[in-house]
Amino acid sequence: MAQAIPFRQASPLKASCNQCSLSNLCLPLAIEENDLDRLEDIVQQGRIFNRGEHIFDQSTPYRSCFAVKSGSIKTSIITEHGEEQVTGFFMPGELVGLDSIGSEHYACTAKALERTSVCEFPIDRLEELTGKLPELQHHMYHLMSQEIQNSHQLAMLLSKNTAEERIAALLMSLSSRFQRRRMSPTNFSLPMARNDIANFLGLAVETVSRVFTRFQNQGIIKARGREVELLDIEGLQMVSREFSRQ
Amino acid sequence: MAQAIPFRQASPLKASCNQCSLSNLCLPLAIEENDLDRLEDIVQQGRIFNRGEHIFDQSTPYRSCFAVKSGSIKTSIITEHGEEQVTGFFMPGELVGLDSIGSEHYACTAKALERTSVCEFPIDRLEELTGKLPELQHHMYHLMSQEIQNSHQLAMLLSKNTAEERIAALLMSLSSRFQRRRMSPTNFSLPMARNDIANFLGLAVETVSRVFTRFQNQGIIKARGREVELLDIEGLQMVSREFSRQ
DNA sequence: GTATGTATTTGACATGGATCAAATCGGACG
DNA sequence: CGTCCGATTTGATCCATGTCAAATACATAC
Repeated sequence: MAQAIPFRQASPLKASCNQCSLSNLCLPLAIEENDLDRLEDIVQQGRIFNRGEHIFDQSTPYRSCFAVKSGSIKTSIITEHGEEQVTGFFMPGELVGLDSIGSEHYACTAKALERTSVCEFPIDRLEELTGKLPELQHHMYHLMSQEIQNSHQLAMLLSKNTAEERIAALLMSLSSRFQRRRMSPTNFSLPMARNDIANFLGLAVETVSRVFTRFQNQGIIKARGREVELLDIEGLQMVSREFSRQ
Repeated sequence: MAQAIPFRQASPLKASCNQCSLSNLCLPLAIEENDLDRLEDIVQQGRIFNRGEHIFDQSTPYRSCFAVKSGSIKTSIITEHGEEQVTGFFMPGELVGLDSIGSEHYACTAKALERTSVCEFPIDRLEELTGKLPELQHHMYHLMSQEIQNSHQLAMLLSKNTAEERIAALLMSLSSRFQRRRMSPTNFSLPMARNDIANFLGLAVETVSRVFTRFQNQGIIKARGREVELLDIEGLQMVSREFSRQ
């Protein structure tokens, strides 16, 4: 009764990285065809999360990192005082939880922004495997490096750029990430609320809203709600200066 | 200014991690006594850099990461437009260059803040070794995780905290790092200029200067030039709320 | 010691974005 | 189809911090 919802799901016991459409983005990227089943051996087909559900939070004992399979995730740090800092948005093929390896608990909270499915990689088994597959180990190092770089770019954005520059940069980043996933780079729907954007970029919601309308008046974008169309990529590029995510 | 840490230099050809006073902070931390020579086999006793010299910059092909042996290092990103964002300060036992693994070139520029000596770990040999020593691999993952966390904390600081909070947080962070190195947590000399502090914390130099004098007037610290004495750690703690590095 | 350049401090003033307040939109649900 | 509640937008005002300017302290070389 409770599980009447039809959902195209692979075998619940074992994921098939071979078949996965994200194999050119996700961990399989670093693995030779014939070693792929060793990754499949350790990956667990994760649950499906509804919008707003937590994949984990800062009180969860650290056990795994997660690859987004579909949907999207936001991560944030929440202080004892209840303040939140959004630290990232994750799209299909991206790995969540790299900031917590070796810690007792997760260093952040991960929340599904929409209906989202994930693959789970138990960290002890993953470490074991990376010890055996040098290319996979190298890829993990590389991913974590990039995570550090991204975060430095964010720090830079927060400390040196105006509200307009920050928002333009975020839009450009999303655009290129959509493109890499074979979706339109100019026409997409934001997975996150204005509030999350504001928090991520260190701005007030009102400011985000104002900048969106300003961009719209200037003919750089068209936005109604979360639907966004980038009309003038050049112009955005110009405004944003730079900000990369992968 | 007196060098805080006395030089004790091993044979120039081969480093002796065994003898190193930092072995409880640096990579040897993760290695069993009898595997230590395998680390010694790959580590290169690095040059000694004078204040202001570059260990590497963003045009240097990526080859190694570096452990600070004595002195201190600042890392920063420099954009095409010449803007600089200081991304971190590194003290003895800490590893520099983790943000670049898998990249063609270093992702940042590293500069000696004072007379500084380093140990160099060629990345290909280090990866090889971590493939054989699971604890070392785990430690590398952990270090990189922490680097991500630090950077997220910095982003948080930059986007949510006032100038006073940021500076108090930095002072607290330095204090605890000095303490871990068996130096006074209340009485130390800042390795970096006001300018670097300002840049790191996303503030104007003038603001940093003003906050220092304000803290001094409130009796929280005593500062003349780079010499700092923390008079009221409780008070600082109160102001800073939180910020951790390691 | 003196000179020179750089780092730091201090003061006066301007401003981008926060905050407060309120209107409007939009979506979930009975 | 209307109700309700959160999300978004818009407007008015304020303030922390940036910017500009100038004085002072400090370090290094001669």
